[in-house]
Amino acid sequence: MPELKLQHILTLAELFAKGARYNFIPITTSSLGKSIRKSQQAASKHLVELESDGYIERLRSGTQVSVRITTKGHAEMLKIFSVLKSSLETSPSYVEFKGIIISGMGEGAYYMSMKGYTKQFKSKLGYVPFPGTLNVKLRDKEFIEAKRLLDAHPAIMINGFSDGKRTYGWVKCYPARVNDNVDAALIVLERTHHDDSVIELISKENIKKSTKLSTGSQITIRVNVKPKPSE
Amino acid sequence: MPELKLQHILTLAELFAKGARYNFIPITTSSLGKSIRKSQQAASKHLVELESDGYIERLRSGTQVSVRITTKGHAEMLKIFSVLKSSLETSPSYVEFKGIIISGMGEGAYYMSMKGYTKQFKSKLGYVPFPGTLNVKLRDKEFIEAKRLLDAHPAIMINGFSDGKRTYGWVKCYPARVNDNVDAALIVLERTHHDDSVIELISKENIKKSTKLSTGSQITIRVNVKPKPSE
DNA sequence: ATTACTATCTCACGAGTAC
DNA sequence: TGTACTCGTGAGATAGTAA
Repeated sequence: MPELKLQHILTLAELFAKGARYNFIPITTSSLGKSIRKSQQAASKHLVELESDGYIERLRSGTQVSVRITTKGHAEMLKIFSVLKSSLETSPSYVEFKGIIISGMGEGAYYMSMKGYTKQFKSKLGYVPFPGTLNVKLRDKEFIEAKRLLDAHPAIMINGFSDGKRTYGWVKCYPARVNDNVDAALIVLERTHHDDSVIELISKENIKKSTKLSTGSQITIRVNVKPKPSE
Repeated sequence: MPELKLQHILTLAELFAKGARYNFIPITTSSLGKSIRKSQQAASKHLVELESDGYIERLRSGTQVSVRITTKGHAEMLKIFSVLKSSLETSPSYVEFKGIIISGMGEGAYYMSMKGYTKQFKSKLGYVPFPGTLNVKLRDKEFIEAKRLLDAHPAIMINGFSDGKRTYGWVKCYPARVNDNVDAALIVLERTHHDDSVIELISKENIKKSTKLSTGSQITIRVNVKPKPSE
């Protein structure tokens, strides 16, 4: 744990940015105050405290004051930096769903087996899914919430089509992994007959068979998301 | 500039470390309090504030509370991270000396030209220095202070020797660059006849000639130091 | 112009506690 | 067990000002 006071982080960072690591850099407390968006008095206090804590050294030449960061100050910044770095890096980049299988593989087979869909599955997913979809009832609110997150992330888009009699809606596919074992795709249908608490999966394989699971079994689905969501 | 309150940084980092970026992670305020070395009440308040500022989302399932970091929260952490990163990276890794030339190249020539030294210069520096040393009177206290910094950094060591009559002290060499132009070495002598405010330089070339400077001229010397001083 | 003291204010924190 | 309120304390900020 860093012992550097949190309030001093930006001040020290500013001194680093000004090049004060190995050389004494002349600085005024009012300019420093502006940089850290605090008052001149606050900047002055920060310097006094940073010095008495051994994070910086100060040198006065008449009216001029120069500041240099000590090895201890540098080490402390690196410590905080690495704490943040590892927090951000450790962060897994997938959305997880947990629930129970609520249906056999038969339902949805009709729609998903239509040529208008299968042609696109073949070219965009690389395979024609096993006939039918696997429906999973999500266990908790948090997993229902997680579905919203997917909207913000890129999906493989299967376009809707018409066969002359009626139209069929689009299907969004999110490549996923079932029980850390079987590759599949979580699908979001433009027109679904399920409520929010159910997700549907397709796969090249028969998921129930591959995972040796049956209706009522606990199941975990992971959908990878981009590690860089914005910036 | 980050708008996230500094006090919340470690709390958010802890949530990241717990994997709360894309999934709701169950957490108690008392365990969170321990992690950030604050009280349960403080942790609770942090969560309330982080939520109302839009950095996290919370979900209650009865007694259980789960937390997820929002895109805004992630972006804010990345912002702070990059501020620290660039401060640390921008930091130049050299020690700078400024002063004026106070002597010709003749002095010191006798000692530095002795075979006991020149042989080592040749093998350890790669050249036999131009006869004599260039003496520079440092302009300010800060540069005299900077000499102390060098002690903590690795030098090329030229060992002392004896010619039977007397002994000659060691010489520490720090590769340096004069006026961003001429390669040289700042030397620290075991036995010097100069006071603290003077540094001595040797070079393959005649520095005054190469830099077209003379006694009284302003001169800048840079000595590179390792970018990673500790950890 | 500086730095940094004193006084004052705000708000972050922890204690106690309701739910 | 939990969370999160109120309240008292003190750290950290600013304003005013001395040197």
